[in-house]
Amino acid sequence: MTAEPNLGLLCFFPYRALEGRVLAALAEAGFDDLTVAQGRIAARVGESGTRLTELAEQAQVTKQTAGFLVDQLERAGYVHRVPDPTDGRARLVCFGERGRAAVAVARRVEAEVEAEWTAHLGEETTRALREALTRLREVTDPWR
Amino acid sequence: MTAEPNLGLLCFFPYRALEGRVLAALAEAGFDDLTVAQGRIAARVGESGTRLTELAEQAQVTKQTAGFLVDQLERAGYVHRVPDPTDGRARLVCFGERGRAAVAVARRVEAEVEAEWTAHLGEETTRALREALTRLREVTDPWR
DNA sequence: ACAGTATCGTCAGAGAGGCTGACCATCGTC
DNA sequence: GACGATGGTCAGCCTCTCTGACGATACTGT
Repeated sequence: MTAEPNLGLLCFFPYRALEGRVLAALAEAGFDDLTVAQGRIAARVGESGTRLTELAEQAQVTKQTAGFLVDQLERAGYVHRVPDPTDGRARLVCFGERGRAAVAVARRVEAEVEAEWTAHLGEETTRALREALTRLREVTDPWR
Repeated sequence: MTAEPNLGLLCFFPYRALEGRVLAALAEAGFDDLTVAQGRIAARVGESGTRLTELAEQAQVTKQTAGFLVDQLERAGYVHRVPDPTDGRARLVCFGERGRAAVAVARRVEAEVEAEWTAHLGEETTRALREALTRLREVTDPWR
């Protein structure tokens, strides 16, 4: 462990750093009731709404857990559920006003952090990093 | 979210994939009582022993949580605590027989996965990826 | 030497996150 | 229309993680 870290662990540091920065910024912006787990679910809600099952699969938790977290997000006013017009069983989790506002903050911080990283690594290296990670996703992300 | 993922999220996929693979392999090799949280602590135990506080800081949990997890690792026979000869307050968490065996399995799987990734990306890209991530660590890892 | 402070670790209590199993409603298909 | 598959919920349980308080040892300055 103290030797040279493997690629997976090396990937972990930036991820954790970004997540921490985003969550801290959200808290500072008044969205201080968001937890890490809620954020991981919320981050996967699409503009046109997303099914609970899909959220669960992408976040790699059971649908029960996802439902539990969406309940909280709903109670806190970030999202709401609407019936899926194409499937009577399903409901779509959609962002509300507050959710959209939080997403805007998150997006801004993500861009900030990425700019810092680019400043540290240089334009070209960052581009290559993104390219490599995107290709690596093909074999590490079961979701597309 | 469904647009182009940010660098942090792109980093997440390989990390999660590796962690899952290692944990699955450990379970298959008979170390099926290891949990993710325990693994994250154990992964930070050095050959010559590591203090609880240090484990907690690196894993970014409180020392109470780290202590809780080390208790379990100790009960399961992976690690044991020895007094720190240089500090009467401290104790060092060290690997035992079983812990070392599990580490060996983990190392093997890490190498396997990295080989797969290298096969997918190519030697040169992988080398550049590691280089970029290592430099990125300088600004994203509070621990060296 | 000793008073004060910092650090290492533990105990106790509480809450959040996550799982398995069981279940109902609806969809899609034969 | 019967039946397996899918979307989601309810209930119960366990693990993880935190805050707060505390004892013990180390370090620092006078």
